[in-house]
Amino acid sequence: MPKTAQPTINDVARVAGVSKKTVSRVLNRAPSLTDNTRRRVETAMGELGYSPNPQARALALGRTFLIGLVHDNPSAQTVMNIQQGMLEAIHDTEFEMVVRPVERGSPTMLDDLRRFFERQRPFGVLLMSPVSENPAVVRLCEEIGCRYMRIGSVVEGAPEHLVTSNDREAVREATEHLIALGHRRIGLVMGPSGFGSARERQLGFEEALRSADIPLPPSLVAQGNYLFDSGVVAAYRLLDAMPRPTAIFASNDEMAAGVIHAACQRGLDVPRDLSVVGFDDTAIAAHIWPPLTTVRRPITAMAQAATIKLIKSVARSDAADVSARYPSTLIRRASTAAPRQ
Amino acid sequence: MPKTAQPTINDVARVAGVSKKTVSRVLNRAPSLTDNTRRRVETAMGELGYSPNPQARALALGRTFLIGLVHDNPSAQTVMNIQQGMLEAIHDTEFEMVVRPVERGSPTMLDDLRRFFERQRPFGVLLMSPVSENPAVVRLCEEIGCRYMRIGSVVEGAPEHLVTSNDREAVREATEHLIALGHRRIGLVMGPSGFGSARERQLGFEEALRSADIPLPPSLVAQGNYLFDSGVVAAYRLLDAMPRPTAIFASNDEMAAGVIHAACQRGLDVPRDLSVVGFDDTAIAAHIWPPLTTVRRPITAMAQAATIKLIKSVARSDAADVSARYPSTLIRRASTAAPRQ
DNA sequence: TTGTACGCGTTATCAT
DNA sequence: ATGATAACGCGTACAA
Repeated sequence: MPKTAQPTINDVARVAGVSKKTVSRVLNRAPSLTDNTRRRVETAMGELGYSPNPQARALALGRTFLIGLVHDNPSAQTVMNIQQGMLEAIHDTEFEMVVRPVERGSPTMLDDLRRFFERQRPFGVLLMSPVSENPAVVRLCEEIGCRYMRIGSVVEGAPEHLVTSNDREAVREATEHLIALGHRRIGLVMGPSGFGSARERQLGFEEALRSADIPLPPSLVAQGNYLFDSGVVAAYRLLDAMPRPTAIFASNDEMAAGVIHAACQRGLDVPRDLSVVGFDDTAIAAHIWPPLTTVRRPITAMAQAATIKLIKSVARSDAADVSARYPSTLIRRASTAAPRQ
Repeated sequence: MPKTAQPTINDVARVAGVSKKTVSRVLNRAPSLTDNTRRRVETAMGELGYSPNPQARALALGRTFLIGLVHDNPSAQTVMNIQQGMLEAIHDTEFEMVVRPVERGSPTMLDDLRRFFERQRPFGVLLMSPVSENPAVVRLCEEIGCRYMRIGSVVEGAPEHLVTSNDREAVREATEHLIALGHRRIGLVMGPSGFGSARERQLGFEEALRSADIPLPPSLVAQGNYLFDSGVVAAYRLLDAMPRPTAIFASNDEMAAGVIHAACQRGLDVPRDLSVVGFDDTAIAAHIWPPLTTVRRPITAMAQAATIKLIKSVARSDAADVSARYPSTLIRRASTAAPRQ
């Protein structure tokens, strides 16, 4: 049974000829240490291939080295991008990522989260929109004393816990792109009510129209829920408007795919008969036909930055630049063109 | 500071008037216990709202309550489906899911995994294809003594560690669907060489053609790597064949989306000029235009079953039925039709 | 600057 | 069937 017995802190102490507390100090970068001692200990650690036992540290410290991803985001691709950013940040560290999906609107959601915090005692959590916009969840983190970072589209709340994108400006720019192409009847598929991102994108859309003195009758606004099917339904409604819109902005890519889907089923050609713009630049955007003009949000970079800040917040608190907003950019593909005369 | 101090096993022991070892026995369902004692302890646990500290258990047991998902799968949607299945399985348990992506072909992959095992000491891992088909990884699990379950398309290796789908039969059926529609020139976009799933799907395709006495010239076979772009490139090659194929089977949905993409760019109408069949029934399949005929693999259910078996394997070893194969089904959508005369 | 002794919450050993 | 006591590996007062 070569049950690879890992060396412990005691082995290192013995080999280095010091006490285990000294080894502990080296591990935790305590200031008061002779360079000589530190070297001896580090050499011993190298020889033995020592790495500290996270479980023992967790027990002693009262918290684990788990970073939780708390989300109720409906977009699979967005979740994967966030996970990728987190994993890049914790690569080669002692931290691990655990995923905690929560059910939006569930009455037990807060209790579930509280149990997660109390039992797992995670090092910290990333709160992803839309749950990141729930004040009760933020309060829970504060009360429990769990580090947290919020990722969202709305600048609201303590900036040191916030990483945001500038959805409003980005959507305004995207809408201006449609206006510049010559569109005047532009429909909007909104995100679900109560989502800060949905509101921000709606505001950006409306701002662009207002600046160009373009009216927005109710018949050109439809409600969606960020899922494909809701985009289909919304598009049918918008395409029934008389006169028909020549362009539609959908508040995320999945719904935009639904809009294209509905247009195709109506026998309309995208972009000749209808231009479509989405938001997120998820994988589907480049893969559908025609390729979707959309807004790319640097969500992976945002998640990575938020995770790094979470980890660093214990070591040093100089990672203030992380809270800068992350700009989105318009990706122009084939789903937008000038309207037919 | 109401820093919710969790009750410990000592509190329970005191309230119940027993020793903490007895409480431990109740927790671990030890056989030798009076019903009376058990009830007393359980009552005390209920009163105090006690739940055992996973970190302390981890330290004492030498392993954590983390279930690792080890994967190098290129499809985001497939990964999400697996995660969902795992999360359903560990819902309301003491287990947590941690995600470990590994880089295929990386020379450090095995070392990285070994470090993960030695440091985190996970309760067990789910090995997802294609990494689940890597014998070295399986050997590592055995050597380290880490529980594991493999999810894949190939029946190979110890069945008690295996959950598989029947890709070969499913693809044969899908190809027969094309043949029944009247297609005789059918192209194949293969998955990456070395993937068991790619081989199984290729074999199913070839079996169907052979049974129908349909030839498969090399010009109708192209290599892909399961990613969208490779589907585009492969389709260009296949569509250059003279005479042109009237149908193409792509070994997964992402590449099938690439095939449709390429066909659209060539000005071909799907399915009038070209029928396309994919595999996986990922989210993109129903969202692209035209909706993709594809094979649905019950991947979420497979992941859930594998996780349950992983957890149960410690309690009882009667979960043998889990290793049954999970049948895939053909989902007929609008991307397939009879060939034009 | 470094070492000693103890605590973290649980499981395991060996009694009784 | 149950209990006293010692691990598990690390952090931290406090002393030296």
